[in-house]
Amino acid sequence: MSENASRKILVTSALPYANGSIHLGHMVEYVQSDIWVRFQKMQGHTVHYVCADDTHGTPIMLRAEKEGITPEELIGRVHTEHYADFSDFLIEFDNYYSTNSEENRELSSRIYRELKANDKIATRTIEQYYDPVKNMFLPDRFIKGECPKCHAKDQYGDSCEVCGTTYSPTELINPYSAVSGATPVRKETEHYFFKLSECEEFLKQWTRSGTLQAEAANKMGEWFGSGLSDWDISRDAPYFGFEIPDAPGKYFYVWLDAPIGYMASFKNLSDRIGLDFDEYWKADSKTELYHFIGKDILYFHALFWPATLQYSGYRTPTKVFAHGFLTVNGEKMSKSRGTFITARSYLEHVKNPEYLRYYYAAKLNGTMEDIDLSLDDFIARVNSDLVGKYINIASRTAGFISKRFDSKLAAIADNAVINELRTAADAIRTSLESRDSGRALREIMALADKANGYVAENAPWEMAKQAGREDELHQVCSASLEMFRLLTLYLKPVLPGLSTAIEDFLNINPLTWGDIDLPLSAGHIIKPYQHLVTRIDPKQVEAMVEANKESLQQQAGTVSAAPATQDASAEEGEYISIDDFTKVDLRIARIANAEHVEGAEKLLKLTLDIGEEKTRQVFAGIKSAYDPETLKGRLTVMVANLAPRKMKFGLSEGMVLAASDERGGPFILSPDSGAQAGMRVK
RNA sequence: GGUGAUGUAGCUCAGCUGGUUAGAGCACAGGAUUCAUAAUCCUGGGGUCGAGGGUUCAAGUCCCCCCAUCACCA
Repeated sequence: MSENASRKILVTSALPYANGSIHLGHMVEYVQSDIWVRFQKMQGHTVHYVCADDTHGTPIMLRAEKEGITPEELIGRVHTEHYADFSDFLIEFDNYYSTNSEENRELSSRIYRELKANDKIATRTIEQYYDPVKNMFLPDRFIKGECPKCHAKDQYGDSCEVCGTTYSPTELINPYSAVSGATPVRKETEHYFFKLSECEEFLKQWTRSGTLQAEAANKMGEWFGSGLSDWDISRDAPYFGFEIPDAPGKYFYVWLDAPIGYMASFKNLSDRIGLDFDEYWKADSKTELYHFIGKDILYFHALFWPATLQYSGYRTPTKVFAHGFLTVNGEKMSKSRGTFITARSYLEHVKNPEYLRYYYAAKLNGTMEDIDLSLDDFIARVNSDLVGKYINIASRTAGFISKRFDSKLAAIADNAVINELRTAADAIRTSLESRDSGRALREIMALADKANGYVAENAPWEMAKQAGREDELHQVCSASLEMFRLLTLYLKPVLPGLSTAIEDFLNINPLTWGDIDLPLSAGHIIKPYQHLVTRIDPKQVEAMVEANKESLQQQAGTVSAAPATQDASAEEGEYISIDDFTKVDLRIARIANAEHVEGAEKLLKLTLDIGEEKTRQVFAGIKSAYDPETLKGRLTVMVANLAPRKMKFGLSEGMVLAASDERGGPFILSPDSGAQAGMRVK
């Protein structure tokens, strides 16, 4: 693979099913692919990253029916939720679409017609269980009964959860429909098949051509060994999906149109921003196509999907990247243990998505092995690596630059540690390219250790005390910040939000890989250092686990109730009107100065700039939590129209907002980057 | 049951085609330091590399068997 030529790359993540919430298991894949996409974009390649909700099938249809809404309403609601979850985890799709779209209907039909024209479609009459009450054929998962082997009751139609045996639903003893409870009857129906058995030679060649990981290719060997059967691609009405052309009452099986959803999402994107769809999908395309998937759906992506593409005249994937499953604390995610954690619940409790992105990145290595989210290890690792090592480098040196050198950097002399950081770029890039982010982060953290060692060895705090060593101090701190810049560049695909904040702090343009050789220059002015990352409090993680236990109990207790999410605290009818709220004049304030107040136990005296001619003097009870020096230059939020109050130490002209309760505090507020002193908060 | 994978310090994991006394981070102990939200630096304790057998001058690394865990079986 050429390193320098600009590549055109299309990346997909598996389409989440529109039947449930995104959980931390899903996030492994999206984090992995997002990191890879961001990394490729930093290399200067043209990358399009698309995804969509997978919206068809019997489960969706029945779920909507149960909720008394149309399938379209259900998938619309879920789409909004899914997209919000991904956005909040900083997953940057170029398009997040739906398989229930016109583009997908057209592409699915076209592909089907091509397959048919190539004599790859057959019809066959099969016998299936039918629910005589609901008047529908039943998928295996919707038939229950007694396991033919161990005689456990109420097992699904495909396998027994008690003894693990797999069987066909017709083997169940006393089967019943999970939909109506009726005893299903066997009924004949005509189904459409994709003649996969005729694709064996092509698939053997394709799977051996470097498109799969070694482990995945081994897996394929098993499947070839037992011979390929034709693939049943039709389902009978009623079914939520696309009707098969010229086959009334027959619908495409959801797994036929789901991967075509990758194309449909890209089609929608190309129409919107003017890309050449065919350039990416024609049979002899020179562009690259990568699918990130979980190992559970390897079968679909390594057999059905390439065969479908090949025999309908499209290009096949360049590579399929499969990852393993997520365990939590070494075990399968469990609702009763509270380790079945939704993405939303993580965001509500732990808040910062980049902690999880970092941890997953540290664990992922590009293979199909399962990865474990050990919650204790998660806390320890994030706190130690991100806060203790990495951020600490800026935290311990930036202050000198702003206090002693007017925020200006020195010309950075030749420096062995910086050279080492720069030399490591190739190794890190190789690791990231091969999705071995675990290796990349080990390399990066080893470099962070070196940077901290450099600071310790040079002891800038000693230099600061000695007259005549200003140049050395300036040099050491400037060099340290250059090390910090390089580390930030390497970490940027993993920590995009933090990197942006650091780019702002360092006052530099968005970092790309090419910036490795463009160091911070002499006289460059940095902004005041503010805390960039806080530690994870183990209590946040505990609360998250507890909350996921609780939500299960709520669900189990009641029969149906309202949507399980938004209940909580709205019951106390004490509302205020919008007018009441706007009476409070909240403003962004820059802390121009902060100092101790002699004789005051709790107060700090703040001088606040809110864009008016005169600054405000405010006494804030935050002495216990903040060193005045660290507050200077920070932005926060103040109540500007609070009646001035005469206090023992002087007049207080407003108040600063801070959060606290028995869990800690006070924590003053910080606006997002971009806010300016004086802006109204509303 | 079949197939594939995994099993290395208390925890989470590296160890390429076999080669000197088996590594890292966290945790723990001692020391240093105080610039940094107790962070950082140095030193140290701790592993019969799942069990057993074999090949080899030499095996965590290859082979066999067993045990445990996980996944897949359309």
